[in-house]
Amino acid sequence: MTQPAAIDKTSARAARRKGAFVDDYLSYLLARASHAVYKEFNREVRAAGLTSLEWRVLATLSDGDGLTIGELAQEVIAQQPTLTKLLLRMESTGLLERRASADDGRKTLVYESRRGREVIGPLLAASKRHEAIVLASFKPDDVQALKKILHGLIARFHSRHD
Amino acid sequence: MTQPAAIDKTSARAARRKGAFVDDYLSYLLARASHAVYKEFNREVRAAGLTSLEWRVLATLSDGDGLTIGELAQEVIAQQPTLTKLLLRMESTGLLERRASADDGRKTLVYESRRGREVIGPLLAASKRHEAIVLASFKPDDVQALKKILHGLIARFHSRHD
DNA sequence: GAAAATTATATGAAATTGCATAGAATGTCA
DNA sequence: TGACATTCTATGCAATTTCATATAATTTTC
Repeated sequence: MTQPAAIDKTSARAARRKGAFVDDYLSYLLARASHAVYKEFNREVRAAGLTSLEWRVLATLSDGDGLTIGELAQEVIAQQPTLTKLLLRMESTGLLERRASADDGRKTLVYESRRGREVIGPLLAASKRHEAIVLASFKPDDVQALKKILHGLIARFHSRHD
Repeated sequence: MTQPAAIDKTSARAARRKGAFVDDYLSYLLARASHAVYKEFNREVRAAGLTSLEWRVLATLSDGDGLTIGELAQEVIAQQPTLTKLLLRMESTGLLERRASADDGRKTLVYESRRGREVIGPLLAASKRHEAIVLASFKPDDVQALKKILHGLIARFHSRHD
């Protein structure tokens, strides 16, 4: 018998689409799902003149400000020096305010600004609309189950080995 | 009645931990879950001398190589210029091979190298062990349900609006 | 089949990030 | 209290990423 015909240009992709490691590996799946969902909304973020990280910072502050830089870094999944520098830039463009903590002189607390609220307000509304659209195509039970498991994963691994 | 006492240093965090936008927003949850799970394994990636993106590239190639740069960029969630430059660096250190496509002169196809396989092999094994440990604390049904929903999210939003 | 449009990768310059570490404030312990 | 360890943020410099665009190959259109 002869060998199978030469590999054509599509077979590599076809082969790897099945039973592939990366398609079943949890943190990959989570990251890809996050990206797939976020990708659409990212356009609105960029249209508002923000980067993804700036959007996460302002969205986080909208849930309650006065966080330290370290707390904020954990929330938005960024490294501390990255965030320190971003926050200085954002302060300089008026997107937020930084104030020294009265309790602890080492801490810098981060607050919303007028302009930050004006920028983030419409985006938060848009993100809620977008989320509703995304979730509309899934059964509510599934969505609940999904979020519950995600919270479980986050809670279980969040504080370990920091 | 007097007003409540002055806001102390923990109340901001306490306040925002409940009913917060970012704690219920799907793409946030997914990203945080991904990061929470990956964070531990990242140590092994760094110990092997790879960055996260390099790990994703090599892991993806291990599922079948000969991908174009564009395909690979989608798989590893990176922008094309970022990946083009990373691949050049990785080629120069022998972690992979790049070859022009015979079919289409515009394409550069990316392949595993001997050294790449040697580096990624133990990491793939370690990642499987890590995943098993992570999933061990969840009911198999939940895990199945989770992965199914994630695949649904990815499939539904993957190719749209690229 | 030549011109125009599209697709795929590469590249230059500017901006951002990461790593290591410095600097400053607080906490600990004898 | 003084010395030492720890915590939190800032910073310098090298490396990487991004954005816009160039370059090259292919496909489409007329």
